[in-house]
Amino acid sequence: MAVNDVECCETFQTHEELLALVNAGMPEEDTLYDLAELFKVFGDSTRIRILYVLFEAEVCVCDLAEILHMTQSAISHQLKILKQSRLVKSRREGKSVFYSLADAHVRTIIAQGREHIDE
Amino acid sequence: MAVNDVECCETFQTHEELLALVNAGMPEEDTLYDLAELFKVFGDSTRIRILYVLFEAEVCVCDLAEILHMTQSAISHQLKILKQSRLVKSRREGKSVFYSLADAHVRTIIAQGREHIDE
DNA sequence: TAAACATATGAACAATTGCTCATATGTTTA
DNA sequence: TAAACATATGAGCAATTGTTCATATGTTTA
Repeated sequence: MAVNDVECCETFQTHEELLALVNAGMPEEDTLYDLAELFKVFGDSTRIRILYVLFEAEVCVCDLAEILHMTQSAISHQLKILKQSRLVKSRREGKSVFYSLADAHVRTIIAQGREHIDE
Repeated sequence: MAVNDVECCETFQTHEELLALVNAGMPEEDTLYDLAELFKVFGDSTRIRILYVLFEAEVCVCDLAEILHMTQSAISHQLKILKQSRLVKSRREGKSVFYSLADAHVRTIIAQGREHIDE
């Protein structure tokens, strides 16, 4: 049974028309998954706070932990997630590892989020 | 013991300087929470798919369920979450309820997300 | 008013997630 | 080389989350 043979409220004269529009704009399955995974990373206030610190400077793990009043382990786990999403990058300098923002989208995305909640 | 009396790697000559910068830019606790809550909403591929459908048209619940091959209940639960975040709005017309995008930030945020994962 | 249709919602369950604790890895220094 | 320091990571646990199922609410129509 095709998707457009429907029993439901049948709002559109042509479901085919809507389906064509939707299918044209809908990203691939993989892209949808990646998008959701990306936003999940922003969906935790600890990671948001880490990003806000990195807005100001390149910071090492122990400083991040201290600034945010959290354990080194907790911060390290979250940095791993941020790095896997390519939102931050790291650089080792002696015993310390310094983290910084990986690209400009981070700022834009968070700025848009703030605009939304502030309106 | 003050936050800036630290035992840790002491990268910054003046932790105070960094702390001042961070504190200046860091949003309120409530804002951080709201931001994370907002991005959590984007962090699910079903909700992303719903938003992509609404990019094209105002659509009723049963059509959304059909287009996305999901149950009416599942869609309805997700629409509630999207509505609570003021990402979509609804309008009743007879037995049907039509949903549409609530504001322009939705498009911008998703567009920035796609740019990030495509790069 | 009763039946049919469209949507909303609460409970329950499996799956995911963020933190802690213990410990491993990597680097410097005595 | 051994000890100290900085970071990373795996296991475990409580909390959160997305779906299903059953059912309630709201609207139209026979």
